[in-house]
Amino acid sequence: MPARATDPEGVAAWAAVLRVHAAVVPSLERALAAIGLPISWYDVLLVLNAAPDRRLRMTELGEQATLSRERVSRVVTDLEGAGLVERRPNPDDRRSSYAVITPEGRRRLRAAAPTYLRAIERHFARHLTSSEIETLTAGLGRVLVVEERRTP
Amino acid sequence: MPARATDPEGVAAWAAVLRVHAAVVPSLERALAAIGLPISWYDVLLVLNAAPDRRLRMTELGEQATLSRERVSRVVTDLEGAGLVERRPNPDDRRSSYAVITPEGRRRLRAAAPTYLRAIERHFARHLTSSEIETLTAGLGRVLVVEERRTP
DNA sequence: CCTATAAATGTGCGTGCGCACACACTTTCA
DNA sequence: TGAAAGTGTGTGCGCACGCACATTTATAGG
Repeated sequence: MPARATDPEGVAAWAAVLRVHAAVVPSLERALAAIGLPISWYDVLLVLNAAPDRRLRMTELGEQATLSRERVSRVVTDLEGAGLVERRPNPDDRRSSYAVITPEGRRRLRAAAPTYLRAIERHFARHLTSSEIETLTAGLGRVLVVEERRTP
Repeated sequence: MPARATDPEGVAAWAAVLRVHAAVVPSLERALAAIGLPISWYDVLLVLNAAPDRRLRMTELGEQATLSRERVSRVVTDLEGAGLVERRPNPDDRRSSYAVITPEGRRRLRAAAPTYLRAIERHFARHLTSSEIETLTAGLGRVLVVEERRTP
């Protein structure tokens, strides 16, 4: 017998994820654009700020943010130009360099956070019960554990 | 008093959606690329095939597929070149034209469907219980009703 | 009936983003 | 020690995609 039938309900759930992503992301982008901060910048600053010593190597940054490794490299260059992040050489491995968030970067992040959080609340979380949010986080988290590191 | 505190759990749920999207979409793209069918093509063919008379105007196609109106226009042009879709004039409104799926388009769609469904099962639905899938579809569906038509 | 506004579509252009590849350095192994 | 293989990063190139605009046709208002 076949391994398992492809169930239409799983497809509907995936379609919902796709459509929610397509609908909500532009709303959040506009909310952050209003304060002059691209969403990729916010993402990088957020991860850096939460990292030990507020610094991370490029690869680690790519893993923790929702950005590819190549994209990280370019975004960090832009952030450097804006004075929100600095590149520092890594004394233990001269191939790599650290990205460090600057005080100015932290201020911009703190200034943007309320807007961003409020946008997520208004355009996404507001429509869900806390029970749904719990289920969703747990379920999708389980998907991530398996799928996040599959590059074949 | 403030309207409502921004809850961190909602943010975590949104982060999960972002990361699952970022992790799963490339997997599905590779699965479909193996049979020579871009995911945007599949999306358009699927929606067209399910539409009344198997045809739709460009705007409707953009609404039902996960594609912008402009992108639809270009994808349909490509699909026309491949013989999978035809443009037909709309006799009732000469501004618009219909996109109609061809028999060849239906064959390609039917040939691709099992691969696509199996990929969704393997990379996404497999990791969720049917109860989670139900909750997820219902909750995200509610988000869509409100957010899908917010262009400001 | 004629004009002003709205709607449906297509397209030039700029940007985001990933794939390959190149480069520098590190680690492994004989 | 001296290659050879592996790892971390940056970048040229091409495609996807949305914005803004142009074009054509429909509709509303006088």
